[in-house]
Amino acid sequence: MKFEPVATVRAYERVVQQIEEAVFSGTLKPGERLPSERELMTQFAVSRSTIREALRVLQAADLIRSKPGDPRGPEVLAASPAALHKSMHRLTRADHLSLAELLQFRMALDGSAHLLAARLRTDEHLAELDAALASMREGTALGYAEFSRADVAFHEAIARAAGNPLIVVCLKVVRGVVLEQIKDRLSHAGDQHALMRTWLVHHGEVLQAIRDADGELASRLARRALYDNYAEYVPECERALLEPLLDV
Amino acid sequence: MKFEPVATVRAYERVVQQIEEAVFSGTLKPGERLPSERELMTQFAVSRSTIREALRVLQAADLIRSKPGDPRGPEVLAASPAALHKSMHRLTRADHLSLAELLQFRMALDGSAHLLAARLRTDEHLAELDAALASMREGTALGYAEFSRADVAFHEAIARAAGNPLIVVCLKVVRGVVLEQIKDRLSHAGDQHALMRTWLVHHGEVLQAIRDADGELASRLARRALYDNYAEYVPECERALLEPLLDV
DNA sequence: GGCGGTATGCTGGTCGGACCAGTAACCCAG
DNA sequence: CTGGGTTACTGGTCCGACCAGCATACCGCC
Repeated sequence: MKFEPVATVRAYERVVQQIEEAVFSGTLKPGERLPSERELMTQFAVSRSTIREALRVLQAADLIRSKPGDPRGPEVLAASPAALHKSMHRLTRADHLSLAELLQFRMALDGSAHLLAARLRTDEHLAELDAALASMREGTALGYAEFSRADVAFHEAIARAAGNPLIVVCLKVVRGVVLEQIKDRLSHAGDQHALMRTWLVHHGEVLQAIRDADGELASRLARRALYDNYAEYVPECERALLEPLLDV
Repeated sequence: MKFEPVATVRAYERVVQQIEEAVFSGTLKPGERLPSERELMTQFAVSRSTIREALRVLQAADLIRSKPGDPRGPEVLAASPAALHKSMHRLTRADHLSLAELLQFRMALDGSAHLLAARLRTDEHLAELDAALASMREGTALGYAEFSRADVAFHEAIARAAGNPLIVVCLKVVRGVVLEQIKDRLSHAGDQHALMRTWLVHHGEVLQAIRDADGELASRLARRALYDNYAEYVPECERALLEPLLDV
């Protein structure tokens, strides 16, 4: 004879579970609408507060979205990495990671991304990368903000060419956190024009390596560029964390 | 003259942001307690419903935990990858993340982890790895569950030796998600004893490479092992995603 | 004086009702 | 047939209430 441990589960959690299950099983497709809160409260036989807490949780998980005044009710959203992005962002901020650790992670993952991109890229990917590089070239004249936006687009295009949404999300998040950490020190960076030119040259080389399907070269260039650009912000004693990733 | 777009932000969201910020900035440390809901509602000057919705969101993000009846108030939790695991799990269920992509990510990151571990490992790390390998050897007799636990410990020790908590967390989460996806197909896997022996030999080789500080060998062995063990569960058309990571 | 059980004041969980600003669909006048 | 106003209903917020559970402090018993 064995007894099961009793789990006291909150009312709102059971509401979450049922709606969650309906979304995952496909009973509720993206774009469809949930009944209104007042309708849900009769279906689930709980109060509106309970329903609302459940909807808040689902909303925080990016499963639904509700707009005040919309008579059609809360909308079921398509699965997106937005929730992944959020929890990853929280984790990196809460863990008090050092800049060296963040860069180490970026070098490791970005290196692999370039390698994969060079091997797996299609003509569409190459076109996308060409376009991104072109808009970076234009951005040089339009100022650093515009240039930086195009730069991000280039990096994301590479991660996408690698064919892995997980890599895209992770790199995007970590890049954001790195920029947050050094943005106050970044602005004084001497000659922005020279900087932009340097990056432009580097990105051109990377793109050529990817076009040639030379994954190892693209990977090495990418890691080297990350190191060259950010190592100055890393305390010397921590640079040892990064160097093993250079000479591969 | 330029106007800013007005963002109508919900009251509960601002509560979330403030508490979140306090946790991230370290003002609120793990283990500490938040004021009670009734206290918070006077501090934020909003109603209890609003406070409760905010707390629900924070709870869903694994930042706090509240127990009914506890006079000390909601507890601030240590950063944990639980939320990350949850959202990744959701993405795989929604079919936005295939097994091939998960494995690709693991191969990329685990490869780098082994490389770093070989270069950066201290004697303590080696001792820890020796211990983990020993307990795997014992686990062989105790059945698959015990063996598997020791195996996980070995992998985590390597990620730790690489010196990057972000790598540790990401690999842990992805490993968990992968196991969830194939666990139903895993149990029929023929001769478990032979399987365990194979793994044991492989882990021994990896450990030796790390001891010899041969990062490239350790990395190659790790990626190869992942591929050999899991590729059978990946549809053939998707295996092309993994192969570029083998021959580096 | 020591100790166990109880009383108390708090906690979070849930409920019901109320009001408001906003939306989308409907209807009617042009 | 179109355009603008009406209306019914939405989600967001507030309030007040009750319950069960937890810690602590108190109190009466031994």
